[in-house]
Amino acid sequence: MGFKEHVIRVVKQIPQGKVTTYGTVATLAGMPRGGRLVGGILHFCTESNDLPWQRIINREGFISTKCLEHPKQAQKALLASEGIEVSDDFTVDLNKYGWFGEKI
DNA sequence: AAGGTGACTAACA
DNA sequence: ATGTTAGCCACCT
Repeated sequence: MGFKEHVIRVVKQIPQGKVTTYGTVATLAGMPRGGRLVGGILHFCTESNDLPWQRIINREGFISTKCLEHPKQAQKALLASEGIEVSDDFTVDLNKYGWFGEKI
């Protein structure tokens, strides 16, 4: 089992209507500086494992997706469908919607 | 098979 | 205070 499984497990624990950061997921998965891996893993395994990739954003609350296959607008729509307000700049208020895994 | 890249973060200068 | 460097592991070429 690699880091991937840990990340998947953590991501699946994110409550609906909340968002978290790559750093948080990496930390909960046991790698404080594995943020990059989180992004990479989500990029490859998001649909294979049915992960809510839209709930993961960078530490600034900004949607970092630069892949055309995972467009920001799609992520924004998904977040909006969960009741999360996303700014026109694709930014989410972490102080309001941020989740830091206190319930794990 | 080996090397490079990646949706990031934190620590150091 | 800001700018730069280092680090993480899995997937792709």
